[in-house]
Amino acid sequence: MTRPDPLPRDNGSRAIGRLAAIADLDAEALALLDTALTNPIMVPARRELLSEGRRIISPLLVLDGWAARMRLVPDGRRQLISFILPGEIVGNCGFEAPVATSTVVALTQVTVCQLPRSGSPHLERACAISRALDETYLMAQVVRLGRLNAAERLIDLLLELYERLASAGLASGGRFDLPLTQEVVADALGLTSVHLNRMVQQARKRGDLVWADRNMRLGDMDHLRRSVGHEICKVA
Amino acid sequence: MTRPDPLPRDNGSRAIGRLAAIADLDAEALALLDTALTNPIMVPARRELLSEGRRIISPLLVLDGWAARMRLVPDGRRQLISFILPGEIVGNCGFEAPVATSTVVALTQVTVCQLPRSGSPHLERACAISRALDETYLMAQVVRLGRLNAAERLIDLLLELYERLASAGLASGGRFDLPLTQEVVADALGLTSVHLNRMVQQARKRGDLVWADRNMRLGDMDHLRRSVGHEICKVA
DNA sequence: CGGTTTTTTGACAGTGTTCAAGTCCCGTGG
DNA sequence: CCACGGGACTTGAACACTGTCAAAAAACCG
Repeated sequence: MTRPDPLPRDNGSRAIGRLAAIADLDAEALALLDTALTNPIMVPARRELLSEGRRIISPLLVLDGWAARMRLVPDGRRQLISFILPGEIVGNCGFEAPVATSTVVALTQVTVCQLPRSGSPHLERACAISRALDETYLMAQVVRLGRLNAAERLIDLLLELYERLASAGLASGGRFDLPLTQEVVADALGLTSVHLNRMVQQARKRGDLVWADRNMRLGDMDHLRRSVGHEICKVA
Repeated sequence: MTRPDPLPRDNGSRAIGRLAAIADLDAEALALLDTALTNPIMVPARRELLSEGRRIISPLLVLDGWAARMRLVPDGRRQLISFILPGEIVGNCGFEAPVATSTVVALTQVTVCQLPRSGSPHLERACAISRALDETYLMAQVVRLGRLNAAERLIDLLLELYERLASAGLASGGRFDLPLTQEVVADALGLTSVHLNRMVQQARKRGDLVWADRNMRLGDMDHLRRSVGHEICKVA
């Protein structure tokens, strides 16, 4: 018996739902997005969506799957800088002719579409808010790495991912699909996979999470939030 | 005998020079900035320029002095998220009615002015590029905290500060004014001040830096860059 | 089933923190 | 002019957290 399809494949409605959740979208914006959805692009896992130093052709809206910005350090280790989830935007720079300042890689198979080049003020505002959210996620990542210990980093990240996925309708009741290996999570948290594994086991013993089969279930989230001082982001 | 004035107080020409260095400014943009400069605002050290959760009235251009975004964690420790230097912009959100998502505090006495609300395409582009640079600095901070050890974090940060100050004409020949205590630097690097102090001493013994009297002088910068894998940021 | 990737375990080394005390520097007030 | 006080820097010893290395167990994939 195979595992049931882990990701809801719904051709972008979740992604648009997320944009609509962070900013009003009028009929014009929705029509632009619907058109864009007719040209989905499938990217296999491990392929780069954006390469550092390359020009950005067009911002991309992630319809399905997980991607991440990352940077390699000379000694071969890598740091995941931020995750990019369905409904979020890759290459959202706010000005013309930009060069990518980091590499974005598909962590799972990813479906994207080109983001309509403006025209709609509502859509532009959604992009601006999405960009501001990206920035708050980056700041949260800095605080995580700078001032939380390994156990706290894990919980804090999981809470953030839950909230971000929930805004796209991809998480509820403390549960969400987490299609990542422990090694990838470790690379995001600035830890070794060995140590991350110990933190995961510790969290399991405490009843803070159940993680099996790409499926994450968080325990008492209010309690978890308080225990790591996690705050929910809002920009507008 | 008192210490000579450590900061060039020049009423904003350095700040405008930095904006002009990252994007062309036409006569219109320069005129707008000149007008803005006539209303400088002095902010004493330790005062907040922006408070988390408060509305942002207008983006501010830093003319002189150092500020930083920071966040406090419940146990009382703090993390400096990013530094804000002359010529850089506070509250540069790219959309209307935003709420600050972090606290910005003056690390020294700071002089700011309100940034003219658009009108000039050149100025808008400069703001967009400045925003993109802010993002690359945040990403660099994530990599620093996630994948560099204490000694490397220190050198990598100093190299970044040097390059940022140099683009405003405030650093050259490996030297710049660093009006920060070791404790503040430690808070930026996710270290304790005790450990940062040990790293500073180690760097001194190696001849990597001379730091006295708010004055920083870096040793062989090409060598330092290679030793920590530091890359110089460019976005356009 | 066989090879590969991912997770798990153990012993040990190393990096960074904590706590506590001491020093240096500088501005203030007697 | 010097004593005082506070902040910043420095030092040491003990300790905690995280990394390293190596290997085994488990899960996954074709």
